[in-house]
Amino acid sequence: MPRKKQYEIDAVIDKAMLTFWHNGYKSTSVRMLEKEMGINQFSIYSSFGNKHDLFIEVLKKYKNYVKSTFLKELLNSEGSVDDIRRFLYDFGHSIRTGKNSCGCLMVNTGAEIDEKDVMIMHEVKLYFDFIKSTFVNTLEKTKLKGELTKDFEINKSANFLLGSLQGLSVYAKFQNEEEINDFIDSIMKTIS
Amino acid sequence: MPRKKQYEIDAVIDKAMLTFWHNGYKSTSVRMLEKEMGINQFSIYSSFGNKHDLFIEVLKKYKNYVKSTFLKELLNSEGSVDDIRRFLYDFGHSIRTGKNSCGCLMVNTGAEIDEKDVMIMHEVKLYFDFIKSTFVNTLEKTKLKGELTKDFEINKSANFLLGSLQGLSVYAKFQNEEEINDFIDSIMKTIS
DNA sequence: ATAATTACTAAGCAATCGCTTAGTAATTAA
DNA sequence: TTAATTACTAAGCGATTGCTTAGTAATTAT
Repeated sequence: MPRKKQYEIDAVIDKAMLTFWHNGYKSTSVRMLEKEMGINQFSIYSSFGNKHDLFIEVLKKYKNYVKSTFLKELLNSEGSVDDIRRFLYDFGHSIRTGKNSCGCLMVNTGAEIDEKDVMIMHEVKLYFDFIKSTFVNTLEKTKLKGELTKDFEINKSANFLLGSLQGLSVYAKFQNEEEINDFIDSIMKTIS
Repeated sequence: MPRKKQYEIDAVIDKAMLTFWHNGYKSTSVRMLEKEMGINQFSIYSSFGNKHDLFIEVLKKYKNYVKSTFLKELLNSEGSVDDIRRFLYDFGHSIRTGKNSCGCLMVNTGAEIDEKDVMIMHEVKLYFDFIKSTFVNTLEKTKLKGELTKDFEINKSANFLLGSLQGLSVYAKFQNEEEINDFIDSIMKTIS
């Protein structure tokens, strides 16, 4: 009986992701979303509830986006220090040169949103936990391969890589190509 | 002939700094500033021009604030690795436990504001350049004292410390005390 | 005292915010 | 073909945004 939707949920969340990514949560108005998503405000509210709930969906989408792009090789890695280096390199330089050179949406959100907004902060924390666990898994495989010493502290190193990645998200916005490479070099020296 | 101001410029910028720091640039309304600064909107506009110009003043104020607090010992340091460690420790844990636990205003601003706003981005970049130069100066003194090897790369290390500090600003918002200590440990291992 | 200058208060401006509502178009089971 | 259900468009809601203006209070050289 019902009428069909004239848009695909997944596709419009993608558009919303880009809009929030470029402008931040607060600066993205529903009018902008309406324009960029290509659907009427009513459709936004009937499909996603409100701006806040849509943003939560966008954060989940971003996580999957990163998994299918920057993290893809690392998630399929058999474990090697060079795979980690390549991930940092791709991520860092995409911020400098990419068309979506607005840093990491999660880092930006963590900086923008008040900690009192527990829903958003929880989603950001989940993302960071996932990033850390990816580092842990990769380092464990790398250790098994014998690329790391037996006393190598995997958990501590994964925490360091997470913090460094967060730093890279900001650093790469302001520094040049050479400085980004130097930064990544310094990071990698600690795990080799 | 003129009537006296009923407030001190410096004091109300201080109040404005705290307000912007806690809420971010965009989320801070002039009504909030009016309330927190304790002066009428007219006085804000007559003394500072507009919200944007006031924020520029606030960023300059924040730089001086950091210089007179977290950076104080480092700026007076005779050069030692431990002074750098203490700075990172104070900074990181102030984010976790301090009453101003909203991270670094410059990192937050760099994440929030579009790069098209060159005025604000310039002020943020100036701050980061200053932080780096402080690391360079401290490392040079440390090297002269013989605490670092002769082939120690000061510029590269200062860049690394800057990026790590930016990472710490985000990392300390989401991780616990032990993880912050581990992160700082990992950072310091690269320069000792 | 008076005139000139600046700082104050409070009201209000147009524009935009997130969100809703009224009315119409499309789809399909009966 | 009809009735029921959902999706659409477009207008508009009250609240808030950055900022201004009109009118008054305070200060000081003359």
